[in-house]
Amino acid sequence: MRSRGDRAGRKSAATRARILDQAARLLSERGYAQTTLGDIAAAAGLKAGSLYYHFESKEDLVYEVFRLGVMRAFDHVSEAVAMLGEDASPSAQLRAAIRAHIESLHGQGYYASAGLRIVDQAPPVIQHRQYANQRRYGEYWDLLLGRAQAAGLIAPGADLLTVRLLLFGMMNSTMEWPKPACRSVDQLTGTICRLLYIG
Amino acid sequence: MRSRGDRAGRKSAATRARILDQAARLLSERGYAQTTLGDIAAAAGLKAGSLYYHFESKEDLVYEVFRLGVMRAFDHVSEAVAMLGEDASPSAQLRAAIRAHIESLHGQGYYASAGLRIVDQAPPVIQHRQYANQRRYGEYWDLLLGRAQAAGLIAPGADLLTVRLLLFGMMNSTMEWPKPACRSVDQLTGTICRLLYIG
DNA sequence: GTCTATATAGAGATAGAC
DNA sequence: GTCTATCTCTATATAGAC
Repeated sequence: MRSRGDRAGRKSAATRARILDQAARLLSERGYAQTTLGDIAAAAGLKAGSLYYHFESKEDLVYEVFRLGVMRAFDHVSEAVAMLGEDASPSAQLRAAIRAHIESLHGQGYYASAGLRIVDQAPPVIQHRQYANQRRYGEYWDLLLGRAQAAGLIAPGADLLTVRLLLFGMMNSTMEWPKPACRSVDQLTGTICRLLYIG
Repeated sequence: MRSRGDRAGRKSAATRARILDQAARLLSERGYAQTTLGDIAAAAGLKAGSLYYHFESKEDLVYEVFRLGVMRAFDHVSEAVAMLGEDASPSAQLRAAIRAHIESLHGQGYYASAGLRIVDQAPPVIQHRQYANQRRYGEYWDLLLGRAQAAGLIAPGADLLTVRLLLFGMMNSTMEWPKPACRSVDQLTGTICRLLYIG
């Protein structure tokens, strides 16, 4: 017996997931404005009108992709850091976080790429809701960066909020590079850490 | 006496410049899709239809903003570096270039910000034409980075194309930061150079 | 050179059949 | 749950008056 408003039938859930997957991919590849509901529906094997059974509006759908994007990146990064164990060095933790963040961007079914990179293309309403989600993720990074600075890996005078945003700008931009500049996650992680003298 | 197709009357040139200025500002502030020709025209004190006397299409107008954006950044940066004199150290040159690039983004009537940052929001046709313009600017940076690497400022093994794109991603992202994170050009330059151990 | 008016197209959203 | 058909709105672009 289903409660009122229960849409969690197996088929519905699977279709919803398929829609989100395709939306994440298209948003990441083409940007917000150039991804139409028709495109998303077609990629998911549906017609445009059918999306409205699963989502109230385009904004609603896109926001869900964005939200899942940060969540997945957060999970992936914090798990990678936790796996090092409690007594890992700040530099090992930071390196692991950088690698995991880049992995999230380049893998993970495009969610992280959409939710971290193209947020500024979306209508302001979505942006602000998403910024709240990103904030928690940012605070986690601030912890890592604080430890790194205390350990002397980052110049003592450096403003950590600025450092964090610069680091994000650097990592997130890797998704927008032209093909000739494509590098593996390993190579990107290595170059970033070398550039910052981490590890 | 005017040659055929001559549109260079004083009034026409001034209006065209006003349109471009406002377009650069709006594009930089709102992004490509959310900047309509109506918005641009209104900001320039015109009606939408009037833009077509000066430009063939929206793409045409936007491309001109993009093109001018890289050009101005290039001019500003290369001039700043040249002002240091021929025998300036690689680290002084790199620092001057970083500062000037950031100045171009945050000042310069928004052109550089539009032409460097929101290119990926525009239709593919414009993007590819703009990438060609950006390439020359990139080659100039590769010279600076090559000297810096030769001088030991950048790890010997680091891939310079990657380094350049990371640096650009970092600098360009400063335009997208939320208000609480706003920093002066001096502060941004300082933090970046400290992070990279330059100077 | 700029205006008004309008043609045209595309996208989000809704209604009702199945 | 999904489809077809349609409504509505908005934006680019054009035509012709002034």
